[in-house]
Amino acid sequence: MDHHYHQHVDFGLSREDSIDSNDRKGDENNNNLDLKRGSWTVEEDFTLMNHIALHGEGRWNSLARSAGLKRTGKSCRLRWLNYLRPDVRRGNITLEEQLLILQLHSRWGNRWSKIAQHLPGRTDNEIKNYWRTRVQKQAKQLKCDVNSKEFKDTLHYLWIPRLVERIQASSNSNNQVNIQKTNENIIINNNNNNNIVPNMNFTQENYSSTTTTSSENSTGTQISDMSDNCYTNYPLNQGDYGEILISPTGGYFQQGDIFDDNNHHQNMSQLFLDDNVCDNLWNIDDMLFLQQQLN
DNA sequence: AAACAATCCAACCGCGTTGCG
DNA sequence: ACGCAACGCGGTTGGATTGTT
Repeated sequence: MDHHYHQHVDFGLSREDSIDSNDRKGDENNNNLDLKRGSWTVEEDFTLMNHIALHGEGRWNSLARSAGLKRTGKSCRLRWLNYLRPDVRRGNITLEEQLLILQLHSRWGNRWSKIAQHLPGRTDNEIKNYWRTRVQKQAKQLKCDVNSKEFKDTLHYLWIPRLVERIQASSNSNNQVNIQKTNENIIINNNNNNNIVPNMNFTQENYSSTTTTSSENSTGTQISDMSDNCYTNYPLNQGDYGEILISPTGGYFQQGDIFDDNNHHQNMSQLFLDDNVCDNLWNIDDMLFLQQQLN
């Protein structure tokens, strides 16, 4: 059984026992004392899925009532969108998805829903959790603020290039992914029909993302609105990311450069020899790779 | 083996936005 | 044009799990 059900407990009043004021106003028929909260049970999931299969989704407050669920509409909506929806994908965020998240976050910031729209099957909640647990953790270990220019530079001149390297290595070994690089673009074509992995086209001017699935009804999306781009737009300049890493051109970063929490320059080679700065985002291969480059 | 700490992530909350009568 | 109900987003919480001492 899925581990999520293991943690089912009756929270009782452990969480603040209040209902969203807006929702309370709009949900006078609910008896708030009867509303359940906390983890969902198998029976509740079944009830919700069955009801949506029969009647469709939407109008969540009345749906919750007519389904006989002692939950807020909000809770039902969240459970459906983040967990029960048939096309939702959870866990095992691929390298390609990591790359896309980093790229889109640098462009849009914490616009989780907007970012999620370009990762088929991924929810904003999962991407947000990924960012907080992996990316912010990395920043913490490097002792810099996740929003600092230093960390953003680290992402774009070290982390992202390494991700691209790993995607390339993967594509060389199993021919699933084809990466084309130009002076302005990185184009990732996923040829594996068994997985839902977005095809990506990173461009300095815009992004496009299309989904390839095993079926023929692939969907396509375009990211073209740059009007709300208030974040640093890192150009994918001067060709190969690997070359940037080995001999940066046009930038002021040297191989292994990073800043400490006092904004003092220090070298990444020291940080990455420190076991404390090892993380699953930087796997063993990454560590060896970096050390090779730094020697 | 036990106690404690760190991490993960599902579920929650508040609030801004949207849609409709 | 207005008010209300519902929706959706981003931030936060806290219990379970995993790691460390």
